[in-house]
Amino acid sequence: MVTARDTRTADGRRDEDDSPRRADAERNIATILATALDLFGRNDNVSMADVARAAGLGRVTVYAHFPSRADLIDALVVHAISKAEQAMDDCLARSHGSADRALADLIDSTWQVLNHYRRLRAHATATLGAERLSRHHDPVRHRAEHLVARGQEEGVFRTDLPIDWMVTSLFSLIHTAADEVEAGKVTEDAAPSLLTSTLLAMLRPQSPAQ
Amino acid sequence: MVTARDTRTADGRRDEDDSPRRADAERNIATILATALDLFGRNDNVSMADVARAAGLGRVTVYAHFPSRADLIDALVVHAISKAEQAMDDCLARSHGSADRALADLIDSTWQVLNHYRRLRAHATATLGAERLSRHHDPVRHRAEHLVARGQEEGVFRTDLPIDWMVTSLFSLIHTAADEVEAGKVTEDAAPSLLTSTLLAMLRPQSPAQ
DNA sequence: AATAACCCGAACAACGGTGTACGAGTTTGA
DNA sequence: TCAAACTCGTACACCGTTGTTCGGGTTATT
Repeated sequence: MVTARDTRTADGRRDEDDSPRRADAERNIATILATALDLFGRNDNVSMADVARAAGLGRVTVYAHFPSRADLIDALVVHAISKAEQAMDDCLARSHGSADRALADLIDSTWQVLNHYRRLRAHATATLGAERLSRHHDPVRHRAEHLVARGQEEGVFRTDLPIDWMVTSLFSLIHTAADEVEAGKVTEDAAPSLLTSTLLAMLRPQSPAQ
Repeated sequence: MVTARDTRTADGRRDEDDSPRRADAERNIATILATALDLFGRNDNVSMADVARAAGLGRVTVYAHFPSRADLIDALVVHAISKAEQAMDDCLARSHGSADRALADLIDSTWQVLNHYRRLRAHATATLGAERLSRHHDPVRHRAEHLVARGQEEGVFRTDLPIDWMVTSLFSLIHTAADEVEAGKVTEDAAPSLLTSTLLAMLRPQSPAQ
């Protein structure tokens, strides 16, 4: 639960990055993170030894930087979330027009990123708690919720469903599409249009003849 | 991979149920199955010891009936699938009218059953292969595919998406709803109507103004 | 009542994963 | 160049899970 380099000052306050790491250590941490994200994203049952081997490092070295498995997972989640966050912000910044167009753009440009976050989620919920994970998860959700709310105000999204449920369904289907691509049932190219036409149909205001 | 009671005749042919089990054994097998289905449906990281304890039986007794963990999972999958199959058939038999009404009925009456199948899926894919699982999974899918195809012919479901994807999305959202109920974000009562209004919007023919 | 089927607890071996300790080598940064 | 930082392999202890064995007790079936 504690990072290797985090030490305590006299008054017990936590220092984050006081003594700078050596260059090779920094590099190794990056490779560990990248390798682990890749492994956890593909396989289940990934051990610390697997990560070390795949990263071309010794197992002890991994433990030197991430004292426990939970620490590694936590760092991984933080890393993945920030990447997703950034991808969403980039997209929203250059998004123009109504919310449904923006949503289509968002799906197009971020659904692969969210993909990696998918399997990691299972490991994270297992190792960390579900609550702690969702707290990490929040910023990404908020962006989507905001976009959906904007769409409702613009009248391009339906208002007869709770926003929570709409956003949850949104992410759920994106994850599902990623699974289908991995299973070879949907091609990587076909997925975005499949997703947008499914999701927009789901979120559009419904005709009164229910 | 082999059931406790399955023996081989002289010519090596497999006998399924030749010597009938004693009544208490039959009863215990049933409780093991029910308990395990419940445990695997709720928690992750379920061990054979957990199953035995929850069933009020000795660990060895469990192994007496299911020689390996994989055997138990397999039996569990078969059991769950057959229950889902039966629930769907019951519903489809008394279903009247158009396919979209039938689908709404189907969701109403089977989404809790499919719920149990949800987390079990993760364990099953981990223990068994993904292919073997999907072979077990097929009959349930086929029923849904057939219903969707009927809806397309009747003109109440859209035809611009592959049936595979529509059915996959269907199950995906049902599983998602079950997760939300478990997380306490959606009440058990609200879920069915939430699901039907989401899913029907997703499957309905889309207005040409895309 | 007698036999076979069954359940049980305890104990054991094997395995894999986690986390720690040590000593020796290598790389960096000043 | 030199000390500190870092890496490495090996080895060890610990834990939980799986699967098996054995002997004695309990229950169903005829």
